[in-house]
Amino acid sequence: MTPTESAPLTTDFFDPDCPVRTIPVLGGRKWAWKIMRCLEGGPRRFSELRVPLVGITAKVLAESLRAMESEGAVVRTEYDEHPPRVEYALTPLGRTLLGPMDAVCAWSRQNLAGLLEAREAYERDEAGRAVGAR
Amino acid sequence: MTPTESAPLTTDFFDPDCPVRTIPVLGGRKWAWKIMRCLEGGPRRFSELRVPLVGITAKVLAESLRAMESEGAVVRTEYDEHPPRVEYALTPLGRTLLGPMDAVCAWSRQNLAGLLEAREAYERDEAGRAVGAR
DNA sequence: CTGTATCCTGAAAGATACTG
DNA sequence: CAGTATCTTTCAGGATACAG
Repeated sequence: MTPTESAPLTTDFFDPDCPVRTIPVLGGRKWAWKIMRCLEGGPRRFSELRVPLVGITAKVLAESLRAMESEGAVVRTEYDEHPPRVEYALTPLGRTLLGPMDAVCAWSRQNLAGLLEAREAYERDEAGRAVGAR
Repeated sequence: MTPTESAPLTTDFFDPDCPVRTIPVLGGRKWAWKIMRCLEGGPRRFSELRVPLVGITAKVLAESLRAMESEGAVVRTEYDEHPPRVEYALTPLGRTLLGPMDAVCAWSRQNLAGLLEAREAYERDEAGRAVGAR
């Protein structure tokens, strides 16, 4: 129910009109995976997040958190204190994403050696090709 | 074993010196998820891939395939024919990535309604805030 | 058919300075 | 503390033309 519009409700990634154009929450955002990981253990303050996220700027962190909030994966709670305190946490929805993420992360960890080897082999072949083409 | 260098061999995504800077194969590439899906059923020719990948240009497809090849997820096979024929296929390594991908895709599919709802709610609140701030 | 070679655009990210 | 405001950079992606 709640038929607001004729929303197709598809996740067919091959449909150019898919309402979720790329992978939700994680797609097209460099820091999203790491931010999810940082919130895994419980609510964190803005400045707490900046510590493990080495190199992120306040601007990018704020933008990322807002985007993830808009997708329902993160909730922002502002406390009326001085100095101000704001906490970010995973929503129940966001938390359900941790499992699928783990699958990909585990794969990366387990196959890192193979990935590095592939890269080396590829670069070796590239060099060989370049020499052969002389 | 095989101590080629002092390679840290870590997939700690919080390490800025991690040899695999973003999520391997899938990270930072708009079409990688879809390309993986297109190769799932077996080897495909370049022009075959362009059909389901609506909107991709030859340049971007070639770049993506080369990158995924360099990471060992895809193998390129060139047949010496006229007109030329080239086939792309998943490597055994690439194939092991399909499972983890499925987990994320299933999550997207199952939570699409919640994601759309969250987005609507977020935009409603934004509008409310804008009015309230008048 | 399977690309490459250019050139261009746009969106995300980064640097820096400043504010409630 | 928790951001916002600008400006600049970067680079994946796109358009078009051409080549083996």
